[in-house]
Amino acid sequence: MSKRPSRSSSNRLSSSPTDELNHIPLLKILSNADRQRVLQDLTEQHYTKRDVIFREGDPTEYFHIVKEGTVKCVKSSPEGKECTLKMLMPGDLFCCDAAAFEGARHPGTAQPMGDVSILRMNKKSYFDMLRRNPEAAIEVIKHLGNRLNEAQEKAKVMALDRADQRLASLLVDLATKNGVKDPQGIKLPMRLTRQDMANMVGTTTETAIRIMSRFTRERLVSGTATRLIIRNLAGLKALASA
Amino acid sequence: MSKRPSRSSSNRLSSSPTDELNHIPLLKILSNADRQRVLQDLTEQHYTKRDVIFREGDPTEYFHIVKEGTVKCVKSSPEGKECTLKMLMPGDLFCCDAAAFEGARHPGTAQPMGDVSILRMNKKSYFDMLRRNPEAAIEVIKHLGNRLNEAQEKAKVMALDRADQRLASLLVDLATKNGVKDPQGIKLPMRLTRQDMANMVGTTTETAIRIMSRFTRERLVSGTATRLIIRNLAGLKALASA
DNA sequence: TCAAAAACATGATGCGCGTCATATTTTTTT
DNA sequence: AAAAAAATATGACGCGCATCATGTTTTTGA
Repeated sequence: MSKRPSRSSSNRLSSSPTDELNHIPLLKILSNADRQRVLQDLTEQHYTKRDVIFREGDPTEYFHIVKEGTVKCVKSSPEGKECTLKMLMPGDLFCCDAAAFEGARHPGTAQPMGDVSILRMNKKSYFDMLRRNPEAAIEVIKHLGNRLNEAQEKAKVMALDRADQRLASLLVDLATKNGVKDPQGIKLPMRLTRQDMANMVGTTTETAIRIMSRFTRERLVSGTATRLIIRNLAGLKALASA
Repeated sequence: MSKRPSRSSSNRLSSSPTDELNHIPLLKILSNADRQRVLQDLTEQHYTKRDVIFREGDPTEYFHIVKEGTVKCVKSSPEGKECTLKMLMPGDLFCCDAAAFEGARHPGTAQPMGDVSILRMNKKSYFDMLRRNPEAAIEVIKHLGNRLNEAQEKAKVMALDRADQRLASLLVDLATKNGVKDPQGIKLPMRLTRQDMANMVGTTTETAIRIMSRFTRERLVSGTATRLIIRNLAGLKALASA
């Protein structure tokens, strides 16, 4: 058991938790009857920190939904450098696309940022659901459209901005989309090291540390990985688009 | 008439060209009956070089398909710098996503690289078609999935590679996807200046020129904007992932 | 709780590439 | 065909950030 998931339990979603799943946009749309049917096909998986949900290059077998925790999508280069494309939060879909082709392979690796639970469904069930349910397909189209816009906005930032601006953009994004209120400002709900940030904005760990030190001096942020707080969102926004 | 389309004719697609449209994957899928119906709703638009098909921030009204020519998707920063996200070629769909929301706005500007013709359909007809036709919706999902993968692959390259490697990647991409055979090697079918390339890989015109000069010395490419030829694809590939 | 492993921090040095400047060549427009 | 506008070319200079090195603090896991 060299590098495979060290521990990933699997439970059938037998009984109750129709409610629990109701905050997932894709499932909300379905008719009650169809939702029942879909629940039959969904299974829940649990992963911990050093598991890998799937690896770049693996054949695509499932469609996934994040139920709890944070998952990161990573690509790596031949020389071992890696870049983090996206943090997935509860409710996010992934592999709603690649799985569409026969023999398709995962374009990146999916890795938990801590303990996570994932709902998944095999390709066939997933596409059958979409065929039965055009509104669900349109929901997936919306979701993919959003993801594409995000990716392209990020490409623009990467192309045009300095490292400190890219980092500021990242923090603004995370705070806006995932932040939770805190007496000090806005707290980021996931453990996020400076190396994680570096991988997300295409710079080195050292540079990310230097910039974050500066941000701390300037009272834009405070804290480190386990408790990172955005103290001056407006200031970061100003820097990001300066 | 300051900056609006200087000349864009519009024709109803009345009679024949069912054949002409058959090489567009999305339309190939439809039943004959439904295709007839869709043709009713499609109109053809013509644009020239300095027109703009739509501008960043404009409300989304239509779904588009490139029929002929090349279209570039551009985003620009407050300070006037711009970055080119993607070249769209005949058969490519665009705005198959953003249009999904009420009040959505275009995330970028679409601009012809020369004379182009575009097929378009208003939002409502488009989504009605998808609702009637789940296979078409799945086709759109596949397309968006591909676009997303491309965008993320590009993000990785932007994050990890040097300017010369990014430029090599770009040339490999264009040659592979759109190149046409030529006695000298592979010819790129669109006019592509070094500034265009710079905007696509996030560097300056001067740097793109220097790198292209080097590539020319090294017999990797030859020619300039109006007739650019890839002479050693393998060499470029090697450089791109070095 | 204690040791090992990560994460954070800070300095020195050098290269990649942005910036500005100026000139020539090619393409477009009238 | 001539004039205007773009595109290509090349040099000089300096800043941003990667790299390497070394030390301290925090977190993790047995």
